[in-house]
Formats: sequence, structure tokens, C-alpha cells
Amino acid sequence: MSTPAWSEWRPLAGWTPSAATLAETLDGGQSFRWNHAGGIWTGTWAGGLAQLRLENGRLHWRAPRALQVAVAASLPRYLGLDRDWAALADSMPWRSDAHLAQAIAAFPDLRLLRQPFGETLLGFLCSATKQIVQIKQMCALLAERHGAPLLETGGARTPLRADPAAKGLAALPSRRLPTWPELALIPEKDLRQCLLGFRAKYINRTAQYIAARPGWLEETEHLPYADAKARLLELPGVGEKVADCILLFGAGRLEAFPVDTWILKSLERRYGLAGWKPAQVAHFGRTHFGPLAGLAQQYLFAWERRHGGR
DNA sequence: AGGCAGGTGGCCA
DNA sequence: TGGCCACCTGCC
Repeated sequence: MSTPAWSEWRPLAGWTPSAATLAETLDGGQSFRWNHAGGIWTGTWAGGLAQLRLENGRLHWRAPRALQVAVAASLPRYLGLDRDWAALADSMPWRSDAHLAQAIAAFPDLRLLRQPFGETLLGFLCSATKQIVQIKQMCALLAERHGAPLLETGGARTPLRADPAAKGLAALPSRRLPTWPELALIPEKDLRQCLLGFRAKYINRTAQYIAARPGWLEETEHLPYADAKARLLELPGVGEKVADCILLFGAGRLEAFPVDTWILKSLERRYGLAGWKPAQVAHFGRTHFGPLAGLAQQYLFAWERRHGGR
């Protein structure tokens, strides 16, 4: 077992989350590629690998030396440091909405990640009727078995390889998530081996769909919200909820308002929407919370998760 | 030990 | 358009 040579810890300006807000942002269901151990968060996206930690209330980061330059360039955008979140949060209708105000107060400076589009699609294709822990396992297995190495391999410096029999969460990630061209070459039965169950078929067919349409994924990412969503809905395994998650967490579209069981419960309880169907709740959310409905959703989601069952 | 889990697609009236 | 149900299987 070898550990990458890490760069020095460096302060990360522009975001000073509480421990709870940091955890909720990295491991609250937006991304499935972050893990926490000993006060350090380790995460990976595209070809990047980084660690984050809070020290005296300040956020610090480091990366394997071989990836330091690339991570320094991509981390700010990934964490949304290029947006004014204080102004965005202030623009939400919290002044007239005590529930929203309470959720914002509980997770001050919560962020929406700006993840790679294709990886977000993959992660949420895995998410149907699964809990976060299990989705993380699926992603870890997909990466370790089918993804390209994050670091140079060879000789004694071969990166830590997850034990195929292990859970796949404890070890440091050594490989990135497979890309869609790579996924198109993986037989469905091999995908099923990654704990995907019936989701393997969705991923396989989506990969075939994308492979048959060069440029389709890249174009979709940059289309206006409504057009991008309509295109995502063409993919097998992508419905209303998953499409909105992809656009919210993987394309920065803050108007996307995914309605899942948590939001259903939250709005039912807090806004008296008992008996409302998902499509009705989605309409309520978009009209009530406005163009930042997705951000409001994330605060309410975090709040509901913390207080689930009450 | 068995039911449940960040949904979606297909089929029926 | 609306309601039901199968789909996989590891975890709490």
C-alpha cells in the first residue's frame, strides 16, 4: 500500500463553512465521491483528487503533488467559489418564509457543488431507491473496476487498489469514474457486478444513446434549462427528479427543483401540502421559491434530513 | 430476518 | 392524466 505524496495544506479563500455545513455540502447527497475520516474529507471528481479540512474555522486543501496544479485550477469552480452565495441566499424569499429562514440558519453558507456533468448523470442514474451510502458504494466500485487511474501507475508506486471484496469506501480512491465512452464498452453484466441492480440497464442504454450522438452530452450541458431538461429526459433511467438533480448539481442551474421523497415530506409538513403529488409539489416549489428554487430545495433538504421523522 | 430505499418505465382505465 | 407495480439487492 502506498500513499500519494501530498502537497502542503493551503488555505482556501472564499468559503468558511461550519463543520456541519461542510459535511452537508460534500456528503449530503449532491456528490457520492467524498468520505470523511479523522477530520479530513477526501474527494475526487473527473481526474482530480483532493482533501479538505477545517483548521481554526478556516478551510484548507491539499492534493497529491502530481495533481496539485490541476486541482488548484479546478477546485474553486467545483466548490462554487466563483459565485456570490451570500447574495444568492439573500435573494431567496426567506423574509416571508419562516421555514426557509430556519433551514438557512441551520446550515449557513451551504453550497451547491458544480460537478462534472457526465459524472453527475452517472451518479444519479445509480440513485433510484437507494440511500447515499449505497450509491457511494456503487460509484466507488464503478471507479475502481472500470475507471482510469488518477495517478501514474507502474512499479512500486502503483496506487492503492481497492480490495474487490471490500466495501470500497474506506480506501483512498485510486481511479476516476469511467467516462461515458468508456461506459459504452462495458457489458451490462459487468455493470451489475458493481451492485447496480436494475440500474445497470439504465447506464448501459444511456451509454449507447450518448455514444450514438457525438457532442450530445456537451451540448446538453450548455442548453437553457428547459431544453437541457427535455433532452435529459430522453435518456433511459432519467425522469423528472434525476434530470433536475443533474442540472442542479452538475450544471449550476439553480432553478432546477428536484422533488424526492425528502422534499415531499418536508413540504408536506412545513407547508401543509399533505396529499400533493410530486408534480404538484414541483410546481409549488418553482412558483413559491422562484428562480433559486434549487438552492432553497437544498437548504430544506438538509434541514429535513437532520430532523427526519419529526 | 425481512422490509425498505434521493425513481423510472410500462401498462391499464 | 392518473394510479399501480415490477425492477435488483445490500443495509439498518
